[in-house]
Amino acid sequence: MKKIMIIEDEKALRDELSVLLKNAGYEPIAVTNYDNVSEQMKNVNADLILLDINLPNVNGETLLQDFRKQSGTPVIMLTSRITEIDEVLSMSYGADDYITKPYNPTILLLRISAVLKRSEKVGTMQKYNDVEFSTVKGSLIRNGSEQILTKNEMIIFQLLLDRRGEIVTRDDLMTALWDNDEFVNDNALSVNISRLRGKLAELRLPKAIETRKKQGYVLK
Amino acid sequence: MKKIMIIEDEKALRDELSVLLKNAGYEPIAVTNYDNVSEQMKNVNADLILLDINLPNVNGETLLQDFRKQSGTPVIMLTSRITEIDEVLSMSYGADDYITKPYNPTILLLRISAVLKRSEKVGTMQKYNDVEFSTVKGSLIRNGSEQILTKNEMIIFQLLLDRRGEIVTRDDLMTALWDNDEFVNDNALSVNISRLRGKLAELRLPKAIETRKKQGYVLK
DNA sequence: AGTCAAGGTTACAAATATGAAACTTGATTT
DNA sequence: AAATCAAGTTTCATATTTGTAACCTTGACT
Repeated sequence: MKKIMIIEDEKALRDELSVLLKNAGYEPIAVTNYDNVSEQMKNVNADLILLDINLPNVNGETLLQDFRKQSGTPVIMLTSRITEIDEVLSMSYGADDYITKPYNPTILLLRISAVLKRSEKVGTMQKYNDVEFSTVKGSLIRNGSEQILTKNEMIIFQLLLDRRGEIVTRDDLMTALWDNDEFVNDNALSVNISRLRGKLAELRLPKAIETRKKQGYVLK
Repeated sequence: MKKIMIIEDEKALRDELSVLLKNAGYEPIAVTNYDNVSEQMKNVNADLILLDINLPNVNGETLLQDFRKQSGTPVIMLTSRITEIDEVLSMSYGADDYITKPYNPTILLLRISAVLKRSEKVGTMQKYNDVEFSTVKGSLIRNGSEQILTKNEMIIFQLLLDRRGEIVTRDDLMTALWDNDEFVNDNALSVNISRLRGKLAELRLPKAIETRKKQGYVLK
């Protein structure tokens, strides 16, 4: 269940948001004490933060910018006027989205789900079912066991993951792997696919990459 | 100048959008023939596409899903009713955002700039000033020249980039690079920093990583 | 100037990644 | 059934990556 932190001083709105989010299947966490908002933002470890831009005695800009130095958790700004949005963007607070009050509940929920969906694949950690794919560490992790991928294997897995469930042609993979000018044996791709499959098999996913003869490969 | 493709059958709206975008500093490209929209979307190579969900004789869902197989270019859906938005998302067309008609010009421009900004850092491509950092390809690119980074160099650069401008301790870097249990010579970090610096110097950024003695390193 | 600490650099050996080649498998065509 | 084709696998030589060890540089403090 995704935790969503609500930082909004107007009680009526705060409660309304809490109910709306709870009904939508989220776990709302409403902040009521603004003395140490900054600390709470860092400690709660929420999946998303709804932050009112106008809080009593708190500078929203400084707050978010400060928070951004420590965390990439997505933040949706709650703003009162359209003109305020201009400020948000021009000051490049680091907000991921913004919503103007009074907001339509449907729109709010849609924006939340859009931002959450986006944040899942941002950064260097991606997910393939219960497998973590870290392009920086260059590894796949499942149930604590880790398989180190080589550069080629990463390029292949990334492309297959980007188009998960779809057929990716051998040509597309070749293009992603090698520059057009450098000639490589067409079989080199088979070799690299084979090696990647071997590592997936070690993670008990021997059938993750399916061959579609004459068409390409599919990451199931 | 960013190219924005407009796919909207209502002429008045189309023209209005063109003018608005041109005034905002974009290069609008309006489509008027819908027989081969799909081809045009692929060929124009736009930075962003505004796509009306209801086109005559064209199924917006199929169109976008088909396009998504070939391109990651951001698409903003233009929808008439709020109920339509539900469809857009629930069918997971692959749209990056949506706007309901009639739309407020300010909001439209803000959404466009937000999506464009987002698309720049989406996926595995990150930016350090004018340097592209691709963790999948494992390289830094600047002015067309590319430096391939090794796994260790990527881990170091990623951590420094995440905390850009801040001091990152040698300990933090060591933790990111090696498991606690495996013993590595403390000097190995110096060696790896040195190698990374060498590659940055090749990109004419010899001073990118600054040493703070007794404290750590800073990516300027 | 001399010493020391904190990093930087270079050279090298061991480990790892990679493409090519040869061979295997399994499906489709003739 | 034989031939053909697409793709998988194994083995090998070459290239790259990596940690260590030895040595170098810089700047602070005597």
